[in-house]
Amino acid sequence: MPLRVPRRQPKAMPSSSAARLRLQDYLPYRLSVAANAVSRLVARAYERQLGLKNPQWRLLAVLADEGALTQQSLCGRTLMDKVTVMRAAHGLLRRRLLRRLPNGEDGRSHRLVLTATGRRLYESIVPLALAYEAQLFEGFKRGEIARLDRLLRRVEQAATKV
Amino acid sequence: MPLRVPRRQPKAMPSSSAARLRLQDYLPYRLSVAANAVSRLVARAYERQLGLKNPQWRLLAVLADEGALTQQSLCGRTLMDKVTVMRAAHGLLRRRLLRRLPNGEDGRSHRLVLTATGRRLYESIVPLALAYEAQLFEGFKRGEIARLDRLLRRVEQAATKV
DNA sequence: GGCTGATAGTTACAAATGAAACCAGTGTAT
DNA sequence: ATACACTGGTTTCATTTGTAACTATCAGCC
Repeated sequence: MPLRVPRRQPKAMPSSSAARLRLQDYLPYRLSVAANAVSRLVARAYERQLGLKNPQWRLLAVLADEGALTQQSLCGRTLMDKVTVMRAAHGLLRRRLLRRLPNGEDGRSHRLVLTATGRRLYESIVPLALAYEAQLFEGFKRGEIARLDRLLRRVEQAATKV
Repeated sequence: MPLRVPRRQPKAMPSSSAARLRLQDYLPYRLSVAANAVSRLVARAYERQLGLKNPQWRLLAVLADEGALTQQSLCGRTLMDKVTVMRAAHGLLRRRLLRRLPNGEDGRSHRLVLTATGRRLYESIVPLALAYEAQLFEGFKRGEIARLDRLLRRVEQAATKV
């Protein structure tokens, strides 16, 4: 039975002793780099193939999934700024992928819905999106993907719940 | 023994059937959101407490760890654009946290090194950085952190190696 | 009804970021 | 040596993004 070497820093120091910190192993860094890489890859594809920017794509996805929503609630769903949502919506409106319905309950806001062409466009994207996802996680076991998802949610939680 | 329902899509479709896709479960989205949350949290702290922006902080970390480097090699280490590196370096130079040494081997570039004050500043940050990391991963088991790290690297790999 | 404070959406402005042009200095081949 | 392609670094410009001010509507209260 191998001898257990006592740990220098038993408490909360992931993988470094004293005042040492390697950027390569710093998780906020790793997270940022990975997210950037993925985001660029995917964003490029949408942009080139469909003329959609990331925020626009998010709106489409949520609206396709949940039906008519106000910009406000889109902020909640997509975790984007209201300005970002507004601009994305504007772009989609101009391209007639979206339409505004008056909101009976509140005169300040409108309900945004996909038009028929909007929905068609969206549905043509889905396979592409799934293909990219599949490609990114090629070689991952099912369980690993699920685990990653859960870990990410926990981290996000910890980062926002402060 | 419970009956096994045969799967509709046995191949490469993480959690959706046919043309359905929920943004909430789309991993590129999850990744982006988590990274944003973390990045904002940490960036704010550095900015307020030390007047360092994210790219500057990255340069400091790498230079403290690896000694004198050219901007070019800093690009490689930090995975940032050369323009970004150049601007970050500029800011640090103005604050005298960095110094340029001529590079004997190549007249176009210089070697960047931390000044004494630069190093002191860096060392005063490290505990803060580690504390944030610890806070983000509070409640995580050691193994989970390591796993997250590995998964992130694999995803990044897949995203860039196309 | 007519205040007051909050909220949905918009606009205006500033900061961050990336792509492409640009300017040395390098190195290789002729 | 000179010409040429190339690379490190800088500058310029367009795009993106977020913050703060602004407008219109709403809800509660007198």
